[in-house]
Amino acid sequence: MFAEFENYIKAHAGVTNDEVELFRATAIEKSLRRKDSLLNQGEICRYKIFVCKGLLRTYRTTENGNEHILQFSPENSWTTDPESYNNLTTSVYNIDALEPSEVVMWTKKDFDALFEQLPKLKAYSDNLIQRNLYRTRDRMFFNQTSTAEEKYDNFVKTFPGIMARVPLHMVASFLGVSRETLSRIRHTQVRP
Amino acid sequence: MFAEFENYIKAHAGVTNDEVELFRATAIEKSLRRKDSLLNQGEICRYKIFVCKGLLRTYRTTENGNEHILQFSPENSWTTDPESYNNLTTSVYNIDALEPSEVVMWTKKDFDALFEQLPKLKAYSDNLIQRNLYRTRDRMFFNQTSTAEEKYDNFVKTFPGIMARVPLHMVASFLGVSRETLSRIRHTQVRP
DNA sequence: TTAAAACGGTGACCTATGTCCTCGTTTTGC
DNA sequence: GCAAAACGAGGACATAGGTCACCGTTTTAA
Repeated sequence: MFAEFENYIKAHAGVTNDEVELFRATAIEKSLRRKDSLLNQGEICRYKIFVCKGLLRTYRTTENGNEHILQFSPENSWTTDPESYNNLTTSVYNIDALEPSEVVMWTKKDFDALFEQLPKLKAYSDNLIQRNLYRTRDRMFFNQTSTAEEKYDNFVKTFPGIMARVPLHMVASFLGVSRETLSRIRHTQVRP
Repeated sequence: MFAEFENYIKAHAGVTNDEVELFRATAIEKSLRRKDSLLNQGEICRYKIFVCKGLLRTYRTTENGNEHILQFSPENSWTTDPESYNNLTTSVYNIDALEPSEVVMWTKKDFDALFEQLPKLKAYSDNLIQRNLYRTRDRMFFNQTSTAEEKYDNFVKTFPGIMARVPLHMVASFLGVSRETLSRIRHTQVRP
């Protein structure tokens, strides 16, 4: 499963064959079954996680036990709780697998060492974080100014394919609308 | 007005007296009257802005002309449109002054040069960006899971003092609630 | 100093969306 | 292969919060 990561990091961060070995040296590979968890609220998020295959989700629960999904992480994407990971604080998030998945992950100590050795990796990472911030802001604006239907349409456009891979109520949870509303919207659209 | 910045940067990023001069060399100081603008949508955001005094806001308009405030920037805080600033793309945001204000600002070219010369500045900046991301995520979660009243209470707690400095409809716009709803909430609370 | 604009409050009404429930179908895990 | 769980659809109903309209007060700018 390291192979997928290798392709990714060479293509995106300009890492050479030799340099890939540095990643391999400290990588932890892990296979997950559906519902297997990588992080539970209250724990410290010890790893930076790259998804080689499958699909993870990050969610958070309200006091009354409602789950809200903040992020889907399909193959070729990263996930972690940056706050917990960076500061070794306990996390309020949960990360688990929605499909059988394969991940590669590193501890902060090991990944920081990679940053030291590979400045271009640090630059690439900074870039990802920045982009993440833009998108999160955008999403917030969109959430505040759109109807449930616009949110749904936008989701389908922005994350093509995810819709087909996860149950409806999870998309609802991601968008912050009720399952029922989403179900109705979708059926109104069958024949517009 | 550079004095306020000097205090701030020494205290927060561990910059020495000598190093402060590097900042001064390329800083652009500017006084703003109420309603003066630093960025209009469609323009490129050329500056990283530090607010020495006063209060700025960042807002965005929907297609039907509705204004949504994304951020208040009081004294001792930074603002810019990072996306536009970093990539020289046109911005969808507007930044203007809600009070007579004083700012110090740098072009990307000049500020990047500071990063080169002062690694600790880069580290501090990375930190701010990370924190910004945590908080934006948090705010999004909160927005999705809270009632208008909870949003208002949270705002008052999170941004003490801002409430007293801006008109009600701007807080409403920040929270994504109508002015009327906020007005009612607030009056219900006079005698709880 | 004064006219115009901005602001906050409030009533009346409307509607998008949430909540609760039931039912048939599909998926899953043993 | 089968029992149990998860899922999607849809009806009935409730409601938070939006929209519109009006008014008196305060602030602003010329």
